[in-house]
Amino acid sequence: MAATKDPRPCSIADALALVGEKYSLLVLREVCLGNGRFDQLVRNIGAPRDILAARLRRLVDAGILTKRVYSERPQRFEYRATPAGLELEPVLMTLKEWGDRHIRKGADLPMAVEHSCGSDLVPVVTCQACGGEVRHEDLKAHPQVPGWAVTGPTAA
Amino acid sequence: MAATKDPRPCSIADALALVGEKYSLLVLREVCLGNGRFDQLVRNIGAPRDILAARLRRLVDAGILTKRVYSERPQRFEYRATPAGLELEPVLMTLKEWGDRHIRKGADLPMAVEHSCGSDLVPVVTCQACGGEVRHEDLKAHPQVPGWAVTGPTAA
DNA sequence: ACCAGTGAGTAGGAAATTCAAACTCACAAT
DNA sequence: ATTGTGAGTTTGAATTTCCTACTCACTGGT
Repeated sequence: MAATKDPRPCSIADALALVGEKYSLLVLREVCLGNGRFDQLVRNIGAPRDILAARLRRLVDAGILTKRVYSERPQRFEYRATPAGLELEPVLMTLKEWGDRHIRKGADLPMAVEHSCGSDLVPVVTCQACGGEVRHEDLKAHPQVPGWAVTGPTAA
Repeated sequence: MAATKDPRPCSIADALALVGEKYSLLVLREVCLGNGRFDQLVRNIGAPRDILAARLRRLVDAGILTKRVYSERPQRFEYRATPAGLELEPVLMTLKEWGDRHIRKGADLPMAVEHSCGSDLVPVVTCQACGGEVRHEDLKAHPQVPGWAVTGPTAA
């Protein structure tokens, strides 16, 4: 019997349980930028070393990063993103875009990302089927699990 | 003088500082689904009531949610997403897609989202300029702040 | 040989956060 | 008069985080 006080089953919650802890997505940011060494991560993220070590273990266990040796004698390591990790980069880019617009409000942006087409990347989340931009008003949720109805989209 | 041990200035970090705490994005999920009442949030998210109260205060202060009265006598409230909050929904959808693929591996998905075009939503992050899908290999980062070079994209 | 430096962590203890359960307060319904 | 509901707050224990220092293995300079 399922305990009646479990939270809603949800892939967003699942994803956040893996990568939603403090620093985890920043680790992925740095690794995607090519800064995969422990001391670089400590400096660039500002995380305590022990916490960072724990996050790295977790991300490697989850198959999001791999730890590879880049120097035997002295033994030195580097973390890299697996394909699953790289597929989180669009999430990071979308989050960056949101932060650029809503927190920094378009001024003094600390980082630009260039797309291979030559222009500055402005990520847009679209529907694979129709190509249209994904906007709240165009979405309707259908829970597949009994007992988890939604009351219907609303906005402020 | 800037302390030389600050972490990398970054809109991703800024965004996560606002919405990256445990439960915050799940609050937004529920609010976007139309479940904006305190006890609904407690049940659907599984968060402790005191923590939820703190997160709600923070999200309202940040301009991501608003608190509105839906009943005077007895006074009762409901949280709703502001436009800035709604613009985070694409991030949630992208995260959901990642979780569907990499954690639930496509089986027994607990929620489907229908796009207004009629098909099940599969969110794809694209470049606004060229319309192409955003993939790691096509991105090049350009830090705008001295001292924050990157070593160049790499993968496992 | 000796000393300083680097990379990748681990150890220890104080400080901050989270958690679960109980409690409050205002009102409504029976 | 008692029970119930929504929206929190309070309390004290359990868990995490944070900071500083330390280790270990090696390299490079003098």
